[in-house]
Amino acid sequence: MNIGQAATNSGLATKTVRYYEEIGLVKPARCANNDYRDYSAVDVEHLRFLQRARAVGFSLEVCRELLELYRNPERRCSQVKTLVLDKIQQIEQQLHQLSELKFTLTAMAESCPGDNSSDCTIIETLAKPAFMPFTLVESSS
Amino acid sequence: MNIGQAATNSGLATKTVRYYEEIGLVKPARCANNDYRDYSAVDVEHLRFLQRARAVGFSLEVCRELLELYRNPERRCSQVKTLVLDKIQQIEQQLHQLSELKFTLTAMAESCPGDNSSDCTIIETLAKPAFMPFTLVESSS
DNA sequence: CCTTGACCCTCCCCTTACTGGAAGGTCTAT
DNA sequence: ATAGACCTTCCAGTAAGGGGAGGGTCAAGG
Repeated sequence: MNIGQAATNSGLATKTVRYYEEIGLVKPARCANNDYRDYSAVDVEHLRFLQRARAVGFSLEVCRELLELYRNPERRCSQVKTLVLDKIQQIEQQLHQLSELKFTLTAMAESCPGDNSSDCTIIETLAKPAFMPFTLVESSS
Repeated sequence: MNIGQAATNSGLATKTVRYYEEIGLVKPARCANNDYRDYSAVDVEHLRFLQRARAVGFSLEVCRELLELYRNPERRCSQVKTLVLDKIQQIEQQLHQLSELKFTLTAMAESCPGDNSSDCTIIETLAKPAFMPFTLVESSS
């Protein structure tokens, strides 16, 4: 199967499929006469696996681990679950940080009339924290 | 003031301060004899402004706009507020997407025993969506 | 006067996960 | 034969800096 068809069948872009080969995730055979990539059904299965793992937010490094576990019949279920639980924890941290940012920004917006004058409490807040009527939460990402 | 002191006073890394000059945000004078950067008090004020704007999550492109509004006495408060409200909306979208990912991952983790066997519902879910006992939410970021 | 350590300079490569494009080869149909 | 849709490799770019090489400068101590 050519790369275009493999991409369509896995829900990825052809560029992405080539990239996954470049970083060693899914290595297709090559057609002897024209050097086109030739994807097997198993290759496409792996590509689809990667597409779904990415869709639920895993980084490519973790996707690589997941794919190795997928391929490995000796895997232990607990290894997989650990990766998922780690990801959940990471998402919870992000949710927490974003909530704090939203809180800060909302307080800024509410303190600001948003009219045609040049006096702006938002600008003042960003310029001089002494003017801050609330705690400015710093993102640690 | 040398760059190290300016960085300390603004809460940024020296690398970051040089980078902000490179992309045209804060352009210091140069010391004539040794070509060292020479930051004025106003420069440092602007750097600190950027540090705070970044800390509440604005991209550097928006930071650039905010800094221009900060410098411009003709600004209208409403222009600033618009940027903040846009950012809040963007954060709400991210929160929504992360919540969905968390929901999906949590469902995956709960369906998985996490034991020493190689049978893993998580892997199966990623491999074949027919096995999915829940809706797989795709991130559109 | 010399040296040492803390600064400073520019330049280049690295990160994540791709995307876009250029230049060129191949395949299929008309 | 040729047009259009494929395919190939390679290069450059994204956001926001970080790390480090190689080299110049400055201030203090011996």
